[in-house]
Amino acid sequence: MSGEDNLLRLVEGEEPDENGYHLQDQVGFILRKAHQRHVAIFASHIADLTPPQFAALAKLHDIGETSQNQLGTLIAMDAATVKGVIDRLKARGLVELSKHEVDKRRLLVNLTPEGREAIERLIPLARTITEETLAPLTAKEAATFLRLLAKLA
Amino acid sequence: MSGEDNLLRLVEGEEPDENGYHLQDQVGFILRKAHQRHVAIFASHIADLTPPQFAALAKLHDIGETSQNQLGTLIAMDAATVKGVIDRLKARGLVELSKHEVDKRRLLVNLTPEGREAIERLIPLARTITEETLAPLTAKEAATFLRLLAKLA
DNA sequence: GCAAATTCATTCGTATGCAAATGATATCAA
DNA sequence: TTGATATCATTTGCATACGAATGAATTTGC
Repeated sequence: MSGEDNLLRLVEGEEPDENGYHLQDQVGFILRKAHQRHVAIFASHIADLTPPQFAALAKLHDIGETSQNQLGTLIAMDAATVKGVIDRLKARGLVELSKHEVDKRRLLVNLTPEGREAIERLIPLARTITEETLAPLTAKEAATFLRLLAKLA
Repeated sequence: MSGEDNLLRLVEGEEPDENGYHLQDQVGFILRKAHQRHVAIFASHIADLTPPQFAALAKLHDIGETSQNQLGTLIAMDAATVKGVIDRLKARGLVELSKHEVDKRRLLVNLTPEGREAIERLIPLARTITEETLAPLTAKEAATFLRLLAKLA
């Protein structure tokens, strides 16, 4: 691979190196950027909660009290990650913890009244965030995208 | 009430029945899961490098020596993040740093011979990773998905 | 009924990822 | 020229994210 070849290709307007590896075309790299953009949009609408924290509250609102471990499974977080998220929500008074009466291994998590108020107030904003994230696509494209994305996830 | 119906309503901007908010239908949540899956696939093929580290090496291989800041822009990392990534690559002898002769603010980053050997050895694996990540989709679906994902990122 | 395997939670270590503040240098504009 | 701005890099603090190790409790298999 000589610089002379690259110069020639440049002058002739050809693609440099057909076998070249282009990071910006790789699904992983674009996926990472799309996720970054979504997180930024999320933060611009909901400043006092992160997406994982929101996910935990939303899921608790949906299903009610559950164990920390089960919650982690439902929101796709491993045990170490979910513990940190729940710890921070607990410190802010949005969730409360209790011990499972029968299975002493389990730590039950539930919304506090403040947590319930917060998530119900924020859900409309979450719909806005979804809309803004998908805004570069037409409605039809968005439907296609979500269908294919779900197949990948 | 199927998830598909909810997806359709979301895309069309209609309200789903009740106040039902389904986390698992939100683009941000699925995006996060798809990204997680990709990172896991990456790690199963390339154990000794993270995707951000790989991105830094691949971009340096593509464009040659550049400033730390410019590299960060090209691989979508802020200054604080790229510094950590480069520090770790430097500690492993895969990149080397030097000062810009004219602009004394800039820190130039370049591949070492070891870094070049590493990235050239790993690029074929990266193609495999991309294939495996997209495996749940047909070739046509994958092309559509990448086109729409790029519009979002 | 009991040993092995599994599950749940915690802790530690490492690695992104980003906001905000800081210092050094470079560029712009009056 | 110089004062205001902008850029580059670093540092600190906080929040995911996950592998690996550990301990406690439960379930399984025989």
